[in-house]
Amino acid sequence: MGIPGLLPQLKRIQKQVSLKKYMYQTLAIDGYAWLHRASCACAFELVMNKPTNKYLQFFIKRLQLLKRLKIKPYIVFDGDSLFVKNHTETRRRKKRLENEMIAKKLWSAGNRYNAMEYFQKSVDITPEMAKCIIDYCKLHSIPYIVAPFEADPQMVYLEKMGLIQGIISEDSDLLVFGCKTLITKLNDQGKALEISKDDFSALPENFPLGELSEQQFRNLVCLAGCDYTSGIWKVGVVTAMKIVKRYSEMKDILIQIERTEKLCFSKAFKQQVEFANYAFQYQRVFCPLSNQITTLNNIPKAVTNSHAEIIKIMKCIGSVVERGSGVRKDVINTKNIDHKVHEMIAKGELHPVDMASKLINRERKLKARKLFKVSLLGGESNSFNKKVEQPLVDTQDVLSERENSLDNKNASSIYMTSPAAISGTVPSIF
DNA sequence: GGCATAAGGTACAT
DNA sequence: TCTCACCTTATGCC
Repeated sequence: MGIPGLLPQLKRIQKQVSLKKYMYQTLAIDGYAWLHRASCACAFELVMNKPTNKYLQFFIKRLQLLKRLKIKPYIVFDGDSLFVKNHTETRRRKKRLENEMIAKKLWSAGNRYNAMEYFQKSVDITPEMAKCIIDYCKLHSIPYIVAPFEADPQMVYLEKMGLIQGIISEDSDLLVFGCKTLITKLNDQGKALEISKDDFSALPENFPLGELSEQQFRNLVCLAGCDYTSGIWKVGVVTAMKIVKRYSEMKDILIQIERTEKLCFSKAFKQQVEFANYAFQYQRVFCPLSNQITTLNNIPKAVTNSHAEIIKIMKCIGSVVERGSGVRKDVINTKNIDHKVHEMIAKGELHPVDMASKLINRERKLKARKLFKVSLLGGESNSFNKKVEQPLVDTQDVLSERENSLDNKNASSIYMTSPAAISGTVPSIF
């Protein structure tokens, strides 16, 4: 995940800060990163499909910290996975399943201590878990958004639009997407490390990131390896820096590498680099001001004139639902996108992967299933209908313990965003 | 000696 | 059916 070895190179410009610095400001939060950290504490329940409120409590604890510091959170969740990342996703899924099998074997053999380790490695963070957090956010008027695809470009878009003043995440990819202020290593005391893009120029000579253009930076991470490319064997960020400083064009870099015998790259690499460049620049995001799907950066006019290139771009930035047909495809013209469907995905009402079914809170789903089983096992003859039709109090009763300490009135006044107060143009493909 | 890569510990909560 | 691990240290290569 991210760019291996990049953050250590940026140590010189990492500033230790207290989040107090951001008082009265809004910070984006990578929702899946927090979910993932929280999942350690309830790995067994998550894998075995048992109800748990621990991951929600992790969020509540952290949100309370932000509230004490008078910082407005804006939680951003991942949506669907990108076509260009499919190979990494399938690999991860396979690994998770392997770990799950080991965990269950150890568990049934009575080796519960060791089983837990594998349960933690086999946890799958799902949109249904995100929905559990979303229900809490709704209850407390905390702004949130489900990105159409990755949370990273979505958060950078929010920053670009002036809706947030910094991004809390551990992912170094954000810098490649163009994040200005990255806040990492946040602890329970509100201390964190801040990395500002403006400080790149202060980096030492062996890693002069400030001297690179954005394109050169993208080339660097493609060579060293990122979420979209496998990288080149024996090339880390430092070697990649030397290469991009020497040849500014990727095609020259690849020609040189092919000439030397020391380095080599796979057939797929060239295409990975092309895809990565598109995904880093033009990935689809949702604009909460216009309530429409757009792209992180505008696709330049010169590019849109080339039909072949625009087709390729569409493949890399994520397919969307077409207006009228309701079919999911690579829609070129923004006007032909079903923005209403995507608005419902952004609000967590529709499932971000199938883009059709209703997204249901994990805990609510499990509760409904349990009630269903109880009725099947011979409760009262009409108990099923009676129980299922009742509104299920999901997060609310799960939360009851901590709830009292949160002041609802204040929450809603602090957390409301005012889109009218934000000016700026909304980029679109055409 | 600098760099890339592999391996092992820790995370989370109570 | 449906989405993320990270950091430090050790080792080995050029």
